[in-house]
Amino acid sequence: MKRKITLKQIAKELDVSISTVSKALRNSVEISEDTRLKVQAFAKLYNYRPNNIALSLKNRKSNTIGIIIPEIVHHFFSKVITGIELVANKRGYNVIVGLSNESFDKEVINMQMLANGSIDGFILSIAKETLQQQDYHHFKETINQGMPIVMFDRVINEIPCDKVIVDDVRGSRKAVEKLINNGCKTIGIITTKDYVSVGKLRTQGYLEALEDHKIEAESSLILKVDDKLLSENHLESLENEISNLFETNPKIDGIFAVNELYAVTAIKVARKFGLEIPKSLQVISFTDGVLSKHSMPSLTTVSQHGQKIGEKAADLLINRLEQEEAIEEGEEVFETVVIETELIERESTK
Amino acid sequence: MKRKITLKQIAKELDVSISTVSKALRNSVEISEDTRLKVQAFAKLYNYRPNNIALSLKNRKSNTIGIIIPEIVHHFFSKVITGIELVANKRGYNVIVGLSNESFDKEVINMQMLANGSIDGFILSIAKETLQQQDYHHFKETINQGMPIVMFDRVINEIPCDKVIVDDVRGSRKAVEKLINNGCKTIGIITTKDYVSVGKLRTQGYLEALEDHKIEAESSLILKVDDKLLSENHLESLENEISNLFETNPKIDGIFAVNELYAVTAIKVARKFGLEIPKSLQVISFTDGVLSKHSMPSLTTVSQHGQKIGEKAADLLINRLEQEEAIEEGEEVFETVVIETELIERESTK
DNA sequence: TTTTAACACGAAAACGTTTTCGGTCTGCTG
DNA sequence: CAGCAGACCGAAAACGTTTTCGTGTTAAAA
Repeated sequence: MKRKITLKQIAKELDVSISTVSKALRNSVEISEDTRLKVQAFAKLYNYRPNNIALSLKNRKSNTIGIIIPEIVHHFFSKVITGIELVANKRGYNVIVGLSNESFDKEVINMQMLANGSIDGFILSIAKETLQQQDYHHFKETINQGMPIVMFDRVINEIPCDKVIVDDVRGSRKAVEKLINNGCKTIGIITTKDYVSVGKLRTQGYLEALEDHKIEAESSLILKVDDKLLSENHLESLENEISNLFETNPKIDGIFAVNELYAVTAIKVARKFGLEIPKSLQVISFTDGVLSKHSMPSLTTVSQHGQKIGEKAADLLINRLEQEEAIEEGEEVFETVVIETELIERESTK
Repeated sequence: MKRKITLKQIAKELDVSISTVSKALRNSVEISEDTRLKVQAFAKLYNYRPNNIALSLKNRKSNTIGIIIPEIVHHFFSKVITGIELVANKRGYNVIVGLSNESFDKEVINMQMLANGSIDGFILSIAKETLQQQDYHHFKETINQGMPIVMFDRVINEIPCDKVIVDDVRGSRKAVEKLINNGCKTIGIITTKDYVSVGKLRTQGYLEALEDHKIEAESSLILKVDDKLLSENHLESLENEISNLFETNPKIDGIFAVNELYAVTAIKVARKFGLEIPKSLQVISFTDGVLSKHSMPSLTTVSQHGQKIGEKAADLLINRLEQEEAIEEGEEVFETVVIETELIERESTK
């Protein structure tokens, strides 16, 4: 197994010094055209490329971004990664991915693994377990060590860092208003427990929309799904909970679900109750993924523009990284960017 | 912005040499218990962690795996990544992701960016454009430079490396046989152009199944979709092509699709033709993703076990990396692992 | 008392770069 | 002919580790 060629080897081969080779390759004026061309030709022949690791060590900069997300088998998160990767590559950065799997411990471990020189900064969305335990010391420590973080989607206000979020409240409100304007009188919501920040916000949007239209909110119409265990029977228990919702609210004619899965499951259950979509029940879901687009009927959704979120997060992070090089310790001020949601109308509403 | 603490700083602070600090932290017997404990306490206090980059440079090993895939917003690929990440982390490796976006150039660039010390080996699935152009020099070069590659799903035989594939032919054959046994007489296939290796193999499985049951294959029943442009109107043209299929084959009563999207689109189109699923038309698709599970009717699919593929690929790569350290240049022999598919029956078949 | 061995630690090289600082020529000016 | 500028190149430091080898001290053995 032959290793990649190094400056040293080229130098030896051509009987010049390492410095000369380095300079020749970077077109330094210090080097005569003769040797410059000679070196360059040789380097090209042997397909020389500078060793990234050595560069990282020298420059104390890896040009790599660390991403920590709860899971990757998820339309929204993979869209975000696509966005991050896009601008990262464009700006000369690589992307290294860690999955927390919604676990606090894995989140901490993953961050530790990466925060030792491997990366220059983090882009992350917080694990549910972390949100529940409200233990944020690992974020604070990383920031204290001078490593910038950009949080997206699931964020916490008390951490001083840039953030990219979605206007969850407004998005949800628009969705519920749409249902109201479409004639729905009894609108249910299928959401998560409150510790998931986005779930809470979307519930809030739902409540605000009702209030705006003088509709009394009823607790029986609010289903907060406990998805602590994403086990195999999760789907089944979800269906049961939704069945319950329909049984206790026979007059229900509109549903707002905070994610696609809840929405399609609701539709599935509704069918069992003999409800026709969208005639007798209209459904809107948050998150515009494959399911919304391709299930039948296709879902009216609030699109989050995951890719745009990723792009913006990457830009924020890289900007900070490169500004840090220039300015040395100006008082930092952090930005929270809100990416607008968009209501995409499809067949599940009138 | 304070940097992370280094051995040098600890050494200075404690008035010992760098070597002593290093040895103390690694519990060397050369160091007296006194200084050992002193150093360790200090290191713990300041939360010292060895710099990964420096270690990589010294050991000429980054303990990082590079993944190159065509896209990440794709159930199968993200499942594979999950699997890779799982065993990589367990075995002390990180994972760095590059997206080729099905483009040859981006594939090449991405590999060059990573192959300069950043990673120890590749796990990849080939871009469609690369398959089409049949230009594999970048794979050969990386291998020649001593960097192992493991290919999965979309592979090429002529490249000497480990491979993890799915028994596409058998899986497809089983699926089509299922349709035949369920009473289908006129079975169509919606597949890709032949340059996509897996598409070709799945088509082959379809043909073999028909032949086994003495059914004559008809070219009008074989739809090879050209998805060169994944543009916005792609879905529309897909629907048109499928409409065509139904029109020219009014007696069609079974469909085998090589991916989920083709399957659900086929169902959508079939509905327009007044066909009921699974009563008058049965559908089986390859790839068991969210769509299959949650669309209505849910799809009978050939599951590829993407996560298992990822796990296996990572194991193969890491095994090779760590064996390389031990043995120096034994004649290499490469392995091709076949992950069995599984037919998952749902509502789209009788 | 001298030799030896164990013990504790430090110097330095190495990984592959880039860059600063000198140094050695050559040819030219005064 | 002395001095000098410019052209061209090399030595060495630095990034943060680990590890080999050397060295000095002390206590035990001869």
